[in-house]
Amino acid sequence: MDYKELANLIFPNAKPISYYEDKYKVRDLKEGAVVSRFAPSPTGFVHIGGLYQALVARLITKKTGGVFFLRIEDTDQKREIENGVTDIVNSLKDFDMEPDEGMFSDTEEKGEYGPYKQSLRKDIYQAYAKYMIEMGKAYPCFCSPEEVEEIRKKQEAAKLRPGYYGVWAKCRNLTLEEMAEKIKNGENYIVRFKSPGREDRKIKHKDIIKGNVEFPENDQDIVIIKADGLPTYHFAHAVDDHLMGTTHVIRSDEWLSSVPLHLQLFQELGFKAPKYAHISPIMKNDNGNKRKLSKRKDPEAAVSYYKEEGIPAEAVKEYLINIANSSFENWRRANPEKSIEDFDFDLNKMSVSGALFDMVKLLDIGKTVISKMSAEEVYNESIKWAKEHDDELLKMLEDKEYSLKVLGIERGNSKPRKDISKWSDVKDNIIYMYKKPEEYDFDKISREDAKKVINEYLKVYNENDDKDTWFNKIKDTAEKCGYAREVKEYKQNPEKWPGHVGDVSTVLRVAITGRRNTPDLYEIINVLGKDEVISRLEAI
RNA sequence: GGCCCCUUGGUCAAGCGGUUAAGACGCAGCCCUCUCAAGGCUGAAUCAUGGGUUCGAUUCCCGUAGGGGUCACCA
Repeated sequence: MDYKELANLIFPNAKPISYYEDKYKVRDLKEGAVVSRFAPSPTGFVHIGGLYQALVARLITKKTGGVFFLRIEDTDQKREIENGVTDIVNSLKDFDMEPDEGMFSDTEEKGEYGPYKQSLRKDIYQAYAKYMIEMGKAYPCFCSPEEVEEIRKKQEAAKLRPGYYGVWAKCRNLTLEEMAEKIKNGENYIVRFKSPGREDRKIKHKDIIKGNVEFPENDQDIVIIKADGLPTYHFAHAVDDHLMGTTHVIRSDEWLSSVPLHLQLFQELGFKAPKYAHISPIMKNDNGNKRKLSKRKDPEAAVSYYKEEGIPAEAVKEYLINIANSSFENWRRANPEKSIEDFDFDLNKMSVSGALFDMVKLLDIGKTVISKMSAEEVYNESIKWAKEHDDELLKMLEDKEYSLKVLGIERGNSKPRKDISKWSDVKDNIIYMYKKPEEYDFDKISREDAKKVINEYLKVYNENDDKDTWFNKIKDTAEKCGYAREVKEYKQNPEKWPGHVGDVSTVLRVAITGRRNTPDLYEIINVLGKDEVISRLEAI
């Protein structure tokens, strides 16, 4: 019995790895092109941190003329949910971040390096596992989960490092004959990596984000093929990223401590290791403690939350890029119209520690993003959001021509309004343009005085007035009713008048909109139109 | 607990041995103004801590504290 025979006994039908090495050609890309990926489990749920990683990976591949692909890591079948992949694909689509290759629904994919769903790559992993066994770098392990658990308990009791390594790795020292016999007897087994590492030796690794880190070598004989025949994450990572030509592995920093293992795996498989960039997670302040945004506790952890709230995808992306490279902010101010893909993104400049999520700042970015949109864009986005979340708003927007005018108030000029940070703000922002006021609060002016002002104004109102004429008439009205014509005059002698033009405009504003604070009254009046303005004024 | 990483205003952060320690969000005030949102200006607010090294440490080294990650047939 030799390694080769043992390998054949375990994986009789696996192809030689040369088959796959030939099948998946080295990518023909220009020097410096980055190939990276987003590799989630098919839970359907996309965490904001996942989107962050995907965004970073995509930016760097776009910048270098590389490839960004989507691989589904479904080797743990417990995690899988129906339509999980499609949900993930749609989430990426919502953010305009479709991958260049990989899965694009639960069953469809594109690209030359597939399958992009790990469960469909079982044969490939087994071929490489067989290769490892042939080389004596992997072996079958017959320990049951219970036995492994017992070993761990013993180690714990003895205050030793837990795990399957060294003298604790019982099956590592079985003879080939013993292994073959157990297999022939039908004993259950898994396949373990035979680690050549020693815990008392250090390895150095230079992470693109974390910088130089030093770890003890890995000496754990980790499982590479599970009882269900599928690989563990570690093994799949090595095989897939080798075959798919990944140059940069961009992933959450919870993987940093697995780097010694992964490097060893690449080494023993004879693969060139990729570069690693371990991203710090996005955190939240929870009673003074920092913790990762949690799927269970924090609604804002799910990317679907932003869509529901109507926060523009563009704003979420800008916010995230800002966390990644804070120089983005200055660049954006200098280049307000450019696409974020033109930003010279730099992986090296990413922060080593995790940032606290700041919703206030996100909303501020949302305001700026929306202020730059045309009325037409705001209209389309509002309708899209309203269709799913707000029937009343949808109804308001039915009259497109009128709504475009409403949304165009103080928009499209060099100093556009900045008062909408998310689509769910729109309704409250414009509702008075669709509904007559139900109650009035004229502040310090009595209802009687208000009526007097309105009557005087009604006498001079002309829908064709230009803005100056219009405002002069307001001033005239103020004077007639005994108010100061100019605010400045009033401020010099406040005892001389009961109020000033501003107060008069407030009366009109409240009478017309029901609100004391609105955008430019002149524009509002013009958009409402003569009949509606008169009708609203007369209603008092 | 072992191993690893991190620590600049309330938050995101520039900085990389000599700086009045940028900028943004938020906050306060003022200006502009028919109100509001903006915009402009001004302001309050930061180098966790103790030792070194150095003519000089936010910056380099060591310790301490605090925070985070990881120790699965899960990813």
